[in-house]
Amino acid sequence: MARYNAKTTEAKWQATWAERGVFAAEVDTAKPKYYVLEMFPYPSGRIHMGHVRNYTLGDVLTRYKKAQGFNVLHPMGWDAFGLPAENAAIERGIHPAKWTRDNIAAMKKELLAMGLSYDWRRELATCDVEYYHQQQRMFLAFLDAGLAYRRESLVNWDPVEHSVLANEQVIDGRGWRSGALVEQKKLTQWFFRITEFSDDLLAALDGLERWPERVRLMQSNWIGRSEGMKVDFAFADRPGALTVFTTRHDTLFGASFCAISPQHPLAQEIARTNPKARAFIDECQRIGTSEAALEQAEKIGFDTGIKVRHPCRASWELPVYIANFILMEYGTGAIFGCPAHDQRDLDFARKYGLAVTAVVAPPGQEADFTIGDAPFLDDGKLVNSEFLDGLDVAAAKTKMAAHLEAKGLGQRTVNYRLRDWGVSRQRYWGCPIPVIHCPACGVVPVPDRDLPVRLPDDVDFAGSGNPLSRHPTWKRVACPGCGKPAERETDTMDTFVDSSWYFARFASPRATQPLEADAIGYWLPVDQYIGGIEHAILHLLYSRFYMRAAKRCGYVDFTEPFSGLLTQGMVCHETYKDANGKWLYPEEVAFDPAGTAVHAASGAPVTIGRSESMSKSKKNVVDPNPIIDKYGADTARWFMLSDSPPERDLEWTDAGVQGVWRYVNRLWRLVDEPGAPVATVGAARPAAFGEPATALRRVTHKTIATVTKCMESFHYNRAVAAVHELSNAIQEFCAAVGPQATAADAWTHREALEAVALLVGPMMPHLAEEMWQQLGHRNLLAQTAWPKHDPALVIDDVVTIAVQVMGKLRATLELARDLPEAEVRSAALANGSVVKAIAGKAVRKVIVVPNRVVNVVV
RNA sequence: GCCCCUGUGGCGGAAUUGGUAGACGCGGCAGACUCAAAAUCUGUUGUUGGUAACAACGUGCUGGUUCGAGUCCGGCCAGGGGCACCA
Repeated sequence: MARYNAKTTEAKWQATWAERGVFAAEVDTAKPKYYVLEMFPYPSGRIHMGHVRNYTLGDVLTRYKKAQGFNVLHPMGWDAFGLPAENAAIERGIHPAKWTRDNIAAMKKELLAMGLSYDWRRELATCDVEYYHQQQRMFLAFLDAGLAYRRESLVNWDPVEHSVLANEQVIDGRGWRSGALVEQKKLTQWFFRITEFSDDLLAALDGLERWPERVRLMQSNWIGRSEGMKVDFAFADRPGALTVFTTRHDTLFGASFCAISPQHPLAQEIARTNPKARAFIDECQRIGTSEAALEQAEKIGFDTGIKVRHPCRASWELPVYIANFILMEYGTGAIFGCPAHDQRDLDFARKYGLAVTAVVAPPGQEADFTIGDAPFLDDGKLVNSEFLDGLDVAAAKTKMAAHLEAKGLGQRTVNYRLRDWGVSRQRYWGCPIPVIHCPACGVVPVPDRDLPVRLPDDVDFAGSGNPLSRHPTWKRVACPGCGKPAERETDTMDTFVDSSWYFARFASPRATQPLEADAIGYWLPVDQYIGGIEHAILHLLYSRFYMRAAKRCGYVDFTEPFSGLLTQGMVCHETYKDANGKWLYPEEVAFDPAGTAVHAASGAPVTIGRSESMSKSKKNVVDPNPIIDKYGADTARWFMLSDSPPERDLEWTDAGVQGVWRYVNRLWRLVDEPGAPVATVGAARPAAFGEPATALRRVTHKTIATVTKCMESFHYNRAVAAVHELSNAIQEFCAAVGPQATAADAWTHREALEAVALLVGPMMPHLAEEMWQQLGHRNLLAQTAWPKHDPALVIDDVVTIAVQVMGKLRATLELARDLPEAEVRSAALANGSVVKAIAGKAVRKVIVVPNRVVNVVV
């Protein structure tokens, strides 16, 4: 029996598609467009299972939409700037550019072997000078529009390496390489004014109907619009006031302290003269800059000795603490603490022996409500609050706000959690920020004629700090304004900037302006974007901002870059550790006959950890290449689609791939060695069909309907199941009709086989193409229209109705579709098992759900 | 810690969105073919009791709404993603 030869077949069709330019997309205003995009990869050197899953999903959609008659754009590129290239340079002495280019070449080869429907002519890498040249122009346009600006902010600073650390490079408060305690350092850095669009970014989420609800929710929470007040607490023994932001001004009479961020100007001022305060602030800064670290750290405070007066009772003085959990970036960097109605404030008050006064009480407990271990967070009636007593929370907020505003002590404010986007990176391998610092003229944009600002090739990674600023000559330039000696900006841009507009650049990847209007107008926005859920907030929000900024600068005329979003789950695998606690790759682990895991090389015992998303750091990665090499891309693709719905995490197991490979061969045999005659291509449709043929035709058309629906809703795993059922039905049909099949049987057989090939086409394109050819076609399946089902064959005239007694299934009835309710009812009540279950009790009620269920209530 | 999501047989999952829980596949078991193995084909496979018909139980735990809950609501538990310099 000839087995399907995946390797030669796949290479053959890949070459054919490429030669005929099947996936080359051009603007064609006569056809409806569809833009499919997967999140472009970071060129780490090898594709991993997450990529295989991501690109398979995009490829299925592309081929399906193409078969539906759309003009489909499906490009691919490389998110090529970033930290790992610099790490490679430091660790192995390879230039980041070479490392990146080599990785791109290797990964492209792997992608080509997957048979993906990309228009490779549009390939781009963000480290291409022609790409970052255009990005620099857009940066200057943003600068001109006031959307880019400089200010001071904190970075993680490694005092030994003299370099800025990414959050992931800070481990337990220490630099990952030097092990030195990380400090925080203030640097003047570039920001994009994303907060300019806070309201719009939030409001427009409602219109993103083809985005997952949870992503919209996460973004909404991230933007974090909250209505509250700025309230002034006058200093008791100095002029001025401390302005706090609160959303709970109703609880103002429960205030027992104020707290300010360690970065608050007041904290900084105190620290200049008070060494203890200085030490406390330094201690706080050791936690790092990440919000997660701050929130999880023990809540501690430092009593500054400064007192402020309560805005409603001037005689009431409250202490001011510096506290490690107050973020300078949020609100005013200062709060008032009301321990009775906030968990964090309560913890803090208990720790420092501060008063806990309940000012909101649950109904009925207004007289004697006290707080124990937990704050009271629900609505209730105000108590101990003078003019607010007796009001509910909402009414108290309104009254307090009016009171404070009338006295000039506060102001209603809308506050956002969203902060401006810091885009400066003190690194080499990124897009240079195209400005020049002149001692006389200040910040001067690089004139357009002098763009691009190219990265120098001759850089030294051996030293510490930013190689660009250490470069002996690169930054020394003449000021474009006055001609005197000046210095280039040596910060490069966050790589999120690169990925915030690449999807638009794909419309005209070689254009000499950033974005080309005609191409953008036709192709954008992206109709379906597909990528990991881990990008649900940052990348997607930055891209949404970037398009708004680009629109304001006249580059585009839309604001939302992605009309549809599919967030795929992670690909997971078991983790392995040796006796020393070191992570092991799956291929380093062997299983002995008893199923115990051992180190393949040494035989030493191995601990199996739980399954987690594949990551290099835990080494629980499976290389797709050996699988593609052995079984072919179609097998890997089908496995990715068949086992889990796209949005769910997928557990990679070696078992199963074998099964898919067997199924590939089974499908191939359906056409290569058919079990019954197959009519010739284009044979006339017979006038009548026999019993087995009608049954098969029903399955065929139901499968077409099901798979089509699944394709529209991304339920690819269900599409796979439906195709399985059709191929099972074909085998049963062949066994039933055998070699004596009639002409009508042969025609039906062909109809079913063609349906299988066409339906499988987007998922296993090489096998489908080969089947199509084997069935006698001379055109390409990749250029053939999607099949349509015959509605008459999809609806059964007999339905199975479940009969329950008190909700418990007692019988099923085969009845004619749409039988009158009375007849269904009497048929159900006449059934022996039903009678037995009723056991002579009086029937109180019979619920009949048409064509589905009867429930007898006794 | 905060925000979001997920939880169904030995395993991945399905269930027309409130109407027969376990489709389809993997794995297992039994059989056919074979000198043998692979491949292929057939049957079987939620758990418990029963030779069987059948019965009881069963969708993380717990409480509720309903004629009826995997699906809706409340409370918990476990796992995953994100937390602004990883991409």
